[in-house]
Amino acid sequence: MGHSQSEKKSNHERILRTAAKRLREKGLEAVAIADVMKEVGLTVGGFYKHFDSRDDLVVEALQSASWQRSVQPAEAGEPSVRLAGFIDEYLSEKHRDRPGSGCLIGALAGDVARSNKRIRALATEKVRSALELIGRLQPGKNEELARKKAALVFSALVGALALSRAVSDESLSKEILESARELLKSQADS
Amino acid sequence: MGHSQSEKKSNHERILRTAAKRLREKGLEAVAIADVMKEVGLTVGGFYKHFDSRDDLVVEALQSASWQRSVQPAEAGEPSVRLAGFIDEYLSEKHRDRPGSGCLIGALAGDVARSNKRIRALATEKVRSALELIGRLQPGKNEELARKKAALVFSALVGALALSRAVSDESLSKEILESARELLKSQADS
DNA sequence: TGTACATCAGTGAACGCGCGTTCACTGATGTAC
DNA sequence: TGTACATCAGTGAACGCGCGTTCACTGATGTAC
Repeated sequence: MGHSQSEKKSNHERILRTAAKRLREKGLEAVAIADVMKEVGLTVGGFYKHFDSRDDLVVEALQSASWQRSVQPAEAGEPSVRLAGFIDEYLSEKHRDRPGSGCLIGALAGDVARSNKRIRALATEKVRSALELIGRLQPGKNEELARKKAALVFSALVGALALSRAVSDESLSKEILESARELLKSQADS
Repeated sequence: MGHSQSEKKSNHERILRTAAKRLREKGLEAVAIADVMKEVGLTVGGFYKHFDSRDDLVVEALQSASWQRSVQPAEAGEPSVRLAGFIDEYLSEKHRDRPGSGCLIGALAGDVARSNKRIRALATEKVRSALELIGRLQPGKNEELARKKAALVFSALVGALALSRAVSDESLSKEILESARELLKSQADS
């Protein structure tokens, strides 16, 4: 049971990563400290050498996780093409089926609405950066319209993802993803 | 402590209504039986004369609640006008601030995704009827496009509502609602 | 370079609390006579 | 219409379990000499 400084740092990061994944999968309330520590290969007690409370873990885990994770637009190319690619990735079955490595906001927006100020403030910044990112992918136009479109696009992405995950009928789930994908992309051009 | 049949029936319904409201406000996991019973004016023990388990309460409460509740389109008028009115209501600040009397899916989509089969099956039907209702409000066009548009519109409604509730900055919250409202309505015409 | 010692990451049992569920009990309802 | 009695909605204490947090302890790390 060593405790070298580098080992502590690495454990800290592993706890954060594991928690961030589990939070996205199970929600902000349903993740137990003992489970996270076990998955990391440690035991409960040690947790408090890293964090003062469960709440701190949640906040740090959310902070450390980018809102997009595996889902993000390509870095080069025409904006409208990059936006289309982003939409395709966001509304893919893979993203739907892997919340643990997916969009933070998409997985937790509902939970965040019922959370405390710290978490909501944190989520607010994540939403802001999402909107800015999508706004930058809006082809030309005036900035105001780009902002509005970004809000609509992100809303539709988050909503379609949530609905596709909530619904238990696979074909309805796919239909929602496909419809949103297709119409969002066709609107992105205009 | 009487127990007339009519009293039992009325208590049963009050438990359901109270639970349905609290579930929308606090999520599927965070509602305690004792609290619901207290709000109804009864005590814990009596709960099990009405339901076999907490799970049954949740299922019955969700079943008994319509997905729209206070948010629903007018019953007469031009379809496109009714759709615009529905969008305005759904994305109103009032709806945002009163999840307890608002859209079931909008409040619980995230939770449902992590729930058991019974609840997901139930939510699936609610989503289906929402899509059908919105589809019927799509002006003419072919049926396939109406279905697709309905999926996009409902996704955007659910997503924008969730984001506006999650964000703690009032102006950003309003911006999301307004942007989605404006662009969704302008699209509804085309 | 080697040795003694303080530090502190990690352990795992124990505690307290909230909550779902159970249970013996109460007393009004409503039925049988 | 009145009376005895069975039913059962509702009571509230108690139980069990999960989980966040605490605590005394361990032993490798890393520092002081």
